[in-house]
Amino acid sequence: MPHELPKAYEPGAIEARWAEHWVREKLFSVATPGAGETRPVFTLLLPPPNVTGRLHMGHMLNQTQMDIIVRWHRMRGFITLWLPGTDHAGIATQMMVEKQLEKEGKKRRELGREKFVERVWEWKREYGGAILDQMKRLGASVDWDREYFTMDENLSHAVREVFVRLYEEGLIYRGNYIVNWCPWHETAISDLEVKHEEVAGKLWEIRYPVVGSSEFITVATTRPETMLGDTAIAVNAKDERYTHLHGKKVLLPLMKREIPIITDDLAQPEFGTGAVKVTPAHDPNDFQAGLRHNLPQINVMDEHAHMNQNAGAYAGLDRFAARKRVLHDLQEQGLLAAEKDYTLSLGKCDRCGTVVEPRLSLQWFIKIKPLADRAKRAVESGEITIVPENFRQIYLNWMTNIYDWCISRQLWWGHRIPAWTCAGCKEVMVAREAPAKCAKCGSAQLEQVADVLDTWFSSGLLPFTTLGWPEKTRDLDVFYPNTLMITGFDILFFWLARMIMFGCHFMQGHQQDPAIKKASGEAEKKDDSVPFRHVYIHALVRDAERQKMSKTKGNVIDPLHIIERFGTDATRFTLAAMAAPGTDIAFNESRTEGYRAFANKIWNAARFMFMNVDRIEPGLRPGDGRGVRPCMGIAGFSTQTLEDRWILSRFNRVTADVNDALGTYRFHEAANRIYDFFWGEFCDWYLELVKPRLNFEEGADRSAARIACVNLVNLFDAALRLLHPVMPFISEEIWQTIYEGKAPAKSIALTAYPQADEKQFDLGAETEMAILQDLIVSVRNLRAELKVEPKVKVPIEVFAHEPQIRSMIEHNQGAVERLAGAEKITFVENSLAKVAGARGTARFDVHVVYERKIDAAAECERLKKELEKLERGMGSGQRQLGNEQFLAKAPANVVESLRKQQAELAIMREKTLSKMQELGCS
RNA sequence: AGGCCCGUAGCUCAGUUGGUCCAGAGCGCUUCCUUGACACGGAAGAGGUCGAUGGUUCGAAUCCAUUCGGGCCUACCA
Repeated sequence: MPHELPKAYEPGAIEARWAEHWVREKLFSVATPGAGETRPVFTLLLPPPNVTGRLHMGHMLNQTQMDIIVRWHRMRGFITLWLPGTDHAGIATQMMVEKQLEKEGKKRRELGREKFVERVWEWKREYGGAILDQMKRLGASVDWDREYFTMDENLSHAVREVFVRLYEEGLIYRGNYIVNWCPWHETAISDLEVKHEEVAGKLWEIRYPVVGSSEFITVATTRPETMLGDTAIAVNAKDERYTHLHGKKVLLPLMKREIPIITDDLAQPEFGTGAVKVTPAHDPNDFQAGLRHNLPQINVMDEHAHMNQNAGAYAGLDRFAARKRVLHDLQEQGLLAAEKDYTLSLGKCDRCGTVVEPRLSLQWFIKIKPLADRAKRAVESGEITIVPENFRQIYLNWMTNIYDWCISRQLWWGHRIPAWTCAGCKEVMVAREAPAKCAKCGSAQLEQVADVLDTWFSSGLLPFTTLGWPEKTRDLDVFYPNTLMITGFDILFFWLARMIMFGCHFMQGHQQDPAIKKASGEAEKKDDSVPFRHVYIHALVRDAERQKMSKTKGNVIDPLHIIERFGTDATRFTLAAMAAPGTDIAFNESRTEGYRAFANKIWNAARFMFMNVDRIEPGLRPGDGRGVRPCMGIAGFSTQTLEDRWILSRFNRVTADVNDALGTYRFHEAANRIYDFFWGEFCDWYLELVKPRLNFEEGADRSAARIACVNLVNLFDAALRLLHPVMPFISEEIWQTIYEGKAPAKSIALTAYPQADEKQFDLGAETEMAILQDLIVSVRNLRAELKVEPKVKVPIEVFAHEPQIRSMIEHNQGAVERLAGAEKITFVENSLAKVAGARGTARFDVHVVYERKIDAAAECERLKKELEKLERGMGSGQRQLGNEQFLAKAPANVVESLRKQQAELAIMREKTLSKMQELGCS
């Protein structure tokens, strides 16, 4: 084992090398298991990043968590499929290419649809893979052989199939409805793509003259320009102020059109004047009211939100210019009754920020209720579990109050709707392939509907379309339902909910291969139509000040920049260690810096190991290669010394904790356990304790050193495997180095994950070790207080409360001398409690023999503090023990441990008091 | 309008079903140490009664209510 490793760990080159190795060797490619497969299966779909995407912290967190879970499963013997791909991202990509064209002075419409789409494809081929390349560098252990793109021919075929089926089932319909319209993108967008913002606006009150009377009705509006399309005034039937006007008409100002006064619950007496203008073509509520009263729908705007010919004198004006003009004209005519400050919630396009205009237009919709009901049940019944649990409720609420989904977009880039219109009879035909002639009139003059589908339509199908649907494939039998979905809450409704709806609907009746289902630990009766069995929702990554990262704020932290400085492993570790389920992550660079130090610590521990093994047992490799095959605990570990028994026990406990934490997505707990074990136990104590065995005298018996080396290598090998899912690169590098190119597997990623062996738990060793550590720390502490020169060894006196403790300390005398800087240990027969400057616990007293007088005042101060603490503890404990209710109701083990604790506190208090007396503290 | 989350050391955060957690970690801070794995290191230490109030309980950072402060999501109120 070469130990000419650099002194400091340099992640850059090492990480790049392994990332490339993993891809080149196709280590994570999964062949479809044949019939008779009995291994468990784990399937995870990568939420497809947009082709326009660049890796940001959100991706990094998402991918880190997925990769940890995926590597963990793979190492536990699951057939593990992690499926990568990219999303065509309709609006985003079209915009990107339009901007590019703009720079060339070209416009989309001039180019024409066909040429434009070809341009987008070119762009996609050129730049669309950027984010996946970044993923490769991160070491994401996905199956690159199965990479997909949402507009691949097979996936597009599945999209058409789904559309046609839904249409045939009556779940897709087309109609004129009010939709959210983005005038900038010139397309309809779904409710979810609208962001509401509270803004300080105005509420204008306008007077409409009642026909045949000198009266006016005053209405209030935030969008006065829409009055040009008013087709009625509504008042509430119960509102007595207006009873006398029922059935009358008003003259619509500016347009000089007579419109009726209707009674409808749309008008609420408490609001404003209680009368409301009705504009069916420009407001969803008014639209509904219009249907109830058979009112005409007058659309006064075009697709750019400019006023059209229906707006009379205002035609051609932009909507906001028209608003100004309308207000001005009303004012002039004395019809503007008031202008009041008003905070309104303004809908803006999620992507461009343009104020969304509710607009009447011909669109395609999915009748969502039947799909949503089924999707709701899937979560309610526990077929799909969601972690953290609060998202479950959010999901269910949303599914309950859901509206039909507008799926058509007036874009060019995307899956074109498989519907054709007959030029002759206007018949609309939905079909899998272009029909030759009109089904109704026989005309061959057919034109495909121009609209494309909402991007989320196709991504909602991915759990089954990526596995070959609509064909009945073996992949579907094996990998559907997916095991898990890890994603952010921001696309809970956009994507997650849609996948569940589509999955449950189209995979109804599907059955996973029973043998695989059983092996994977799923109950036989579980429904297999769901797209995935578990969902983990991860948090948002914020900046160090907890602010949401955004380009406009300029506080975006570039993960690649962080990686460059600290390494991928350290960055991953940061995200894992900070990812407590349900809480956002305030990304803090200083943490990453700390975890780079951790990587360095591991690196140097490895150097230390190599240095010794090379000297003592060259060619030594871990045990019998058990690391590749599953085994409990650590094989071939000798437990002759206290530190060996102790570290083996600790390793097994940590292993149990880490496995447990990963199983419940407590990434932070897994990371922290590993960190504390590796640094705080393995490096700080174990390595220090084995050093004497390794540093044997020239010519002396080296058998103890040999055993120590074997232990060291076996332990290190196991610890690297434990670490690997979180820090794949450094663990791979050191692991490969241990085997010097003769590794039993192509990668540590293909070895077995450690499993705890209860037989290797050793409570006795842990207790003894704790006492030994206490003793050593006490002596160090005394030395510091006595200001003993670091290099000076001091004699110490020890009083052990029990013979076993004395014998344990005797056995480990060398360790105490070395680690505490003691040169001679004298065991005394009586308590040292009264000796000034002695320390003690309920197990032992220790005293450093040193001529320098301790600072009595400072010592008194310290003792006083300690006494206070002890008495506080005793006080509350005694209160409880004196409480009959407590004795009666608290569990026996709690009472027992409290008694024990109290007894120890009492001893400590006695010692402290007598010491204070001795020192003459006041 | 409805719903959700957070408020624990100077800073950033842990603390799973209430009990040995009246409390931990990292960074920062103080003192000391370049001892052949590591100064991206080692040793010792200071520092918080868990936003506030009230309640439930034998027992609460942990459950409930109210309140203050911060953040988020959903919604067709003119």
